[in-house]
Amino acid sequence: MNLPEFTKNLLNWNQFSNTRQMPWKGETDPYKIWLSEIILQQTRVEQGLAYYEKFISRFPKVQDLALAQDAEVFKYWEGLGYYSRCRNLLATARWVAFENKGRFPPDYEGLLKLKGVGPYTAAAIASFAFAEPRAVLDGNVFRVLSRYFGITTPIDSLTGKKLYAQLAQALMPPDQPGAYNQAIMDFGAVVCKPQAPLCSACVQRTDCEAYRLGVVGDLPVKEKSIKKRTRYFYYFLLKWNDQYYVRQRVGADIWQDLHEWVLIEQAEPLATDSSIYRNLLKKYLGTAKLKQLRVGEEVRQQLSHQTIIGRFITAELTQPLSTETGYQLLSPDALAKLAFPRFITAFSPKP
DNA sequence: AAATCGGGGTA
DNA sequence: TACCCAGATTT
Repeated sequence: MNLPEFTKNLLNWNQFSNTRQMPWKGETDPYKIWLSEIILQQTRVEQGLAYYEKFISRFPKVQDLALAQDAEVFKYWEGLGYYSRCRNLLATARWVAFENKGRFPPDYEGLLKLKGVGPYTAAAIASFAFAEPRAVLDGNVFRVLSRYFGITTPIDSLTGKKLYAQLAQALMPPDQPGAYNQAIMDFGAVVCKPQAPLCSACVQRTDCEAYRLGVVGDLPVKEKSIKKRTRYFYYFLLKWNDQYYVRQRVGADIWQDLHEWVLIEQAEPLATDSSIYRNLLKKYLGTAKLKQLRVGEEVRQQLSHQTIIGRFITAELTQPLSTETGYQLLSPDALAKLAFPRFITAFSPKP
């Protein structure tokens, strides 16, 4: 077999030195592979692992997931982030179970049509479950190839994506696509890491262009940088009749489909004075009054594109709010079944 | 082609 | 703080 030197060394490393173990490794059930891949999108294995175990335990087959209520599945996803993945997960599970006889599409092109499944995930499922020779292109692969071949074309440019896709495909051994895809991602995660890569112990060292030139830390190249904005979220945990006001977030914004307390967003930060918050709430209250209002400390959370700064304010109402507010009253037991963003689960007083 | 979608780990 | 992580979708 006439494989590239890179591929031979990679497979050799995989066979004799790769000790990385994960529950989905070697799995051929497309459901389990699909579930693991969706969970792991832009998510570290260590972070996604517990979620995968929980999901497989509660939803062993795609039918179990398809039959579940949205709220329960979102509760399982709570805290993992990128919640559109959960919405798409449900849509795909139901399509597979109810409209495709419980079968996942058996090839790359068919998999690509599934909601939440893009080029990476389709290639991963196709190669792992169906042994289709489709090279995966994830953050690990970009990094490994960029360094080994000394490629400075930005990985987030269109020409870069084409270049890397062609290269990755050319390096893949046609008879063992799954092992190759798994190996290059493991190699990127364990040896050719973003920071402090293990170059001195790397079996590809002698052929690595970035190592030869001493530019390992400069690769891969990205052209776009993200800019952040700061938002100020003031959450009111309003109690009436031993119940609390809550709503589900809708629209094109963070935390879509998750739940939250009465929210008043501000363009600027607010001080601690309780009068400020009484005034803010006035338009929601009608004739109702606030009792035992408490203003919490300022808290903050960093997201990829936003910094959320805010406070949690608790109060009891003397009357219920108008039904036109869009918020509904729920008991603590009912609230416990709903998914909330981390900002709330981490900082909010318990209802 | 660019902008967004979370949350956590690391230097 | 900035970058990264088994990316995908929308505009």
